[in-house]
Amino acid sequence: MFARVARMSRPDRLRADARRNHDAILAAARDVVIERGAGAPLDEIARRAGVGIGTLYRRFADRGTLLTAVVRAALEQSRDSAERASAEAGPDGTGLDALARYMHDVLDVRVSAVIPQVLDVDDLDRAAIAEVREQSAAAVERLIGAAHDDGSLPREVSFGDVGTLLVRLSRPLPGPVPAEVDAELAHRHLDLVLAGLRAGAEPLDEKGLSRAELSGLRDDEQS
Amino acid sequence: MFARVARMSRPDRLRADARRNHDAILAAARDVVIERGAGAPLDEIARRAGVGIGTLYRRFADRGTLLTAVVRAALEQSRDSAERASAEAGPDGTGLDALARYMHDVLDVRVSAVIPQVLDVDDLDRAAIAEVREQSAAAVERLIGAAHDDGSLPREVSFGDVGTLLVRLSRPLPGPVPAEVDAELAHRHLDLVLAGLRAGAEPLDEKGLSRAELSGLRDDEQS
Amino acid sequence: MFARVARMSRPDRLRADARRNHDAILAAARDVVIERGAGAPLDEIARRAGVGIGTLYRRFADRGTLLTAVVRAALEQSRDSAERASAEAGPDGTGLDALARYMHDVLDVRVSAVIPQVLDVDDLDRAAIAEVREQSAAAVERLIGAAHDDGSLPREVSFGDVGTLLVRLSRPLPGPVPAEVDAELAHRHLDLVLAGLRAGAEPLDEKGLSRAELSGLRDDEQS
Amino acid sequence: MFARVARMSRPDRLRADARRNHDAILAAARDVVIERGAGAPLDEIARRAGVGIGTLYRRFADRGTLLTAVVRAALEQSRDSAERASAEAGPDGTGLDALARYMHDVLDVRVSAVIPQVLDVDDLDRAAIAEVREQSAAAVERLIGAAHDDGSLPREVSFGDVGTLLVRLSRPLPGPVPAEVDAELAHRHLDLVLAGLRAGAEPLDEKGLSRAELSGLRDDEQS
DNA sequence: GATGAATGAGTCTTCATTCAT
DNA sequence: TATGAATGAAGACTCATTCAT
Repeated sequence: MFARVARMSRPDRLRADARRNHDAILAAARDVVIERGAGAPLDEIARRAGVGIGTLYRRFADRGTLLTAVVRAALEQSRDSAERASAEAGPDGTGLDALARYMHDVLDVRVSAVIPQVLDVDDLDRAAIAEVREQSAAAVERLIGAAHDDGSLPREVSFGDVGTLLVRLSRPLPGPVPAEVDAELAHRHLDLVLAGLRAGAEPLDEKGLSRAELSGLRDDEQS
Repeated sequence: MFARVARMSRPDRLRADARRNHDAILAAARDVVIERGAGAPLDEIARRAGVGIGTLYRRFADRGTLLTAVVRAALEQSRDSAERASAEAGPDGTGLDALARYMHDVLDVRVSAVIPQVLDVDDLDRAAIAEVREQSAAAVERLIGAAHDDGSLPREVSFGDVGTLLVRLSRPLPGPVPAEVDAELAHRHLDLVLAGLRAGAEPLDEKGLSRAELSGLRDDEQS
Repeated sequence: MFARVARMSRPDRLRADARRNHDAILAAARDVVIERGAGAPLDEIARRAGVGIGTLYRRFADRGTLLTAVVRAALEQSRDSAERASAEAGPDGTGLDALARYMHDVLDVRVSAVIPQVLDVDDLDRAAIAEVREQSAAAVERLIGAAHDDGSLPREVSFGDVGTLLVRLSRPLPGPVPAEVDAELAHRHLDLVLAGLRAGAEPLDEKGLSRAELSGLRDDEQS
Repeated sequence: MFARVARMSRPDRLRADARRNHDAILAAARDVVIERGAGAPLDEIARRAGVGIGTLYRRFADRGTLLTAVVRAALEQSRDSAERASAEAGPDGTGLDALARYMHDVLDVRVSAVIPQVLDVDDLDRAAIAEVREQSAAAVERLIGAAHDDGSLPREVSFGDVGTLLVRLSRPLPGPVPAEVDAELAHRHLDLVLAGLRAGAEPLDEKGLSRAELSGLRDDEQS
């Protein structure tokens, strides 16, 4: 009875097949969201995962819960990338390189492709992702801080700029653009921006939004 | 008797009130699409325009027709901006400035904010926008060509890059970001990219997609 | 003011153009009903008549009124045919021939093609057609009586049978059957039935429904 | 796993309740179509079947699919009747009796009452009924051939005549005619025609349409 | 626990009818 | 008077969610 309750909250502790379903649904959801947006029919996600719609609902209470799990997984990957990039830090003056590695990484795993799609959904359980979000943000902030400190990234370019750029770059282009081309272009344009930053020279007049400002911004609107 | 013919095809020649409604619906559609995406309920558009749903349908045969008109209007503005920027061209070496003016302009009028949203819709009447699309593209290509020629824009940065960047920059950020902040950030990040370009320094290894390649790309996928 | 009221009830006394519209609408309505059934959009009728929908409504208060007028016109033609056939009566023993002439006539003018389509409509103004209906029925009854009396039509074959057969024969066949073929087949099958009647030989055990029984029938159900 | 495949295509293999609904909807559809025509609201069919509108749509993808199933069932009954009549064939000279039995049968089961109503619908899936249609037609043709051969049916009376007559006779009469009366009259008028045929005597000058001509006719118009 | 059936609210779209020009 | 614009109620269809098997 106790275990019963815990089932849905702790995806470990699941029977092997249930666990398998959980993961398959999550993966299918990510793919479908990338292809058809966050409003895609849940039936399609279930079909893609090879399970019945009932099973999907047994694992995820409703659409919001499912999408929350999708974002959560994406944020975990982002956090891990950022931490890895930090750990592998090179000598002074290479802070921007580490940051660049993180950013390309994030584009690679298509991770952030889902985040922007999903962030617009109203019934996300924001509390449930707050922690990972914080962890991810902190790791990225550390990367940026290091790059600021060793002079490889202008101080005007802030946390808010990096996050926003990633969102912009990872969104799939509209129209029938093949996935590989889409990915290639994203990396290319990231390189374009990075090249600009490396060339240096007072890119912007003002400082960008800090993490605090950015989240304050969102919270204000939250209501 | 002359006027009798072709009422719906020529939005001029409409009775005053009809014309007013036509425009109001178009404007409302643009706003709603920006806010809620291309899948927004038509009811809401009608309500926002202050007309009944029936009126909306009298003016625009169906969702596809309405969205087509929205894109068309956006493309017209884009074309006009580009032509204006060309006309006001400065002395040699300022080609990039003209291009920059165009790009900021496009962000300003929130024009391209609708394009990416809508381009994914499958029941667009692509034939109906082909001409303006062509005109807009041609004007932009001229701007870019001039910048290439006077050396202010690296040849590696192509038509495809500019268009894609605009799409990326003009999409509203996810989450509850106030419109002004959104706009401000878009301009800021455009400046970031432009600064990079101005700083020069071999931004990219390969050339980006040309207009032909870009459209070939889409057409291939068209099916 | 008096004239105003009378306008709609007395289609004579109309201004010439109004009269023209009235007739055009009626004709268009008949055609459209034959082609697309009694549920056809009024817009289409108006368009076919070459007038605006507003004009249609000025002439006919609503759908029921229009259809009532259509039936009324059809019944008038039926009555006229029947009276003509009576007037042209031949020598004794030819009563069935006169009846046959009437029946073919009715099929010819496509008159009865509309009647069955329209009789199902709920909001017919039955009072408004009662008189013509009565006149038409009386004339047909006279024809049938004569045929009974001169022995050319078995007494078992009644008023109800004749009317019902006409309804059956005049309905357009389903599917994409060209109008001429449809008409040809209707005449052919009428001939088939008539040939049977002429061959004589106790066609049926019981007598068919009389006029009174038939109309009692409908009235009972009226509710 | 085997059952998983093809749920909707094979109405057998359905879960018991689903099967029950499937049948109830089909029956309700037949009744409603007979009463209110092929344009009747699907809501009403669902209500009559005692299910929600969503269930109706789960079983039948859309209006066309539902009506196709209705016609199909009707054609199956027609085919079975015709084959039964053939099998029970009596001695020579009774070919017309067998045909008559078939025709009355078809009127009885109200089968053909739906066919004419529905054949006009344009989104029928004609391919899906082609086979049964062919079987039914072939069986009827055999009946007719036998009657021609044993001399009980004039060769001028063709396949096309029989089919068309059935269509004409089985259509419900317009106006509020109680179902039993309607049926009674249909049988009566069929008897009238049959009596004529039995009485013999050169019923018609020309031969009626053959099956091939009839279907050629429809196909030509198909477009 | 898995499945897919059933449900009904929400959207799109059509069309009869009213009303301003 | 003629016109066609505006309206909203009604019907088709989709899809999130619940529930019986």
